[in-house]
Amino acid sequence: MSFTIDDELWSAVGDPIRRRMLDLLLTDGGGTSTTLSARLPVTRQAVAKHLAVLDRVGLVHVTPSGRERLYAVDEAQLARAIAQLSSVGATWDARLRRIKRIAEAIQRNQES
Amino acid sequence: MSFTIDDELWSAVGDPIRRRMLDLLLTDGGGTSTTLSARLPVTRQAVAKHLAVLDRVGLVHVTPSGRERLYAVDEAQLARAIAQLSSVGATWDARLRRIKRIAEAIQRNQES
DNA sequence: AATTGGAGCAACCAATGGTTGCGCATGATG
DNA sequence: CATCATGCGCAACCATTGGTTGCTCCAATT
Repeated sequence: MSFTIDDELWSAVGDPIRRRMLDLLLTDGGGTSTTLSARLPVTRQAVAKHLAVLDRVGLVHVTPSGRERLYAVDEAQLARAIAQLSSVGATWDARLRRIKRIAEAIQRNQES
Repeated sequence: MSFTIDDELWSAVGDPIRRRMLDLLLTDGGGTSTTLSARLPVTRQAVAKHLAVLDRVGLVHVTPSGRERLYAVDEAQLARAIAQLSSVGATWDARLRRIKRIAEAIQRNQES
C-alpha cells in the first residue's frame, strides 16, 4: 500500500513529449516554447500546454525577459521526481525478488 | 538523444490506477477484473480496460479458468519496465550532477 | 431447470493532447 | 518615429483515452 508517490509529479513525467522537453531543457540549460517546439514534433502551442503542466507541478520555472518567456528545469523538484521513480522501481524490484525467493523455496520443498 | 525507452511500456505504468493494479497483482499473486475492482476506486469495466492495456504491452498475462479470467504479472516484462525507469532516472541524475559540477567550477573560477 | 455471478459489448461523457487561426504586444528596422 | 516581424496567449475545434451505466451472454451452482 502507501503510495508515497505524488501522482501529479509522476504523470507529469509520464508523457514522452514532456520527458523529451525536460531532456532538452537540461542539456540546453533552458528554452522557450518556440525554441523547444523547433526541436520537437509538435507545435508551439502544444509545447506551451506541456510547459504549463510542468510549471504547475514545479518541474520548471519561468523568467520573463523582454517578450520572451524563458523556462528552465527546477533541479530540486526534478531530483524529487527521480527519487520517486526509483522508489517505485525499488518496491517492485523487491516484490519480484520476494516472489522469486518463495518460488525457489517451494521448489526446494517439493524436491525434498 | 536516442530514447532507449519504450514509450508504450512507460505510459502503461504511467497511469496511477495501473500502477496500483500491478501492485495488487504482485502482492496477491494474481486477480480478475472483478476482484481488482473491489479494491480500487473504479468500476470493473474500467479495470478491464486497464488490464487490456497492460496485456497489450505484455506486463500481464491471462489464463482463462472456467468463467473467470485470471490475470498475473509477467515478471520478465515488469523487470524490463523497472530497468527503463531507473535508466531514465539515472540519465537525468547524471545530467543534474554534471550541471552541479559545472556550476561549482564556475563559482571556483569567480572566487579565484 | 432456474438462478446467480463473472465477463464482454456498446453507448455515452469528461478530460487531455493535438491542431489551426487569430490578436496582441514588444523588440528590431527603415 | 513608424513600421515590420516575432514571440506569446487565447479560442475553437478534433481525436484519443479513462471513466461511467446498462445490457447480454455464458458457465457454475443449487
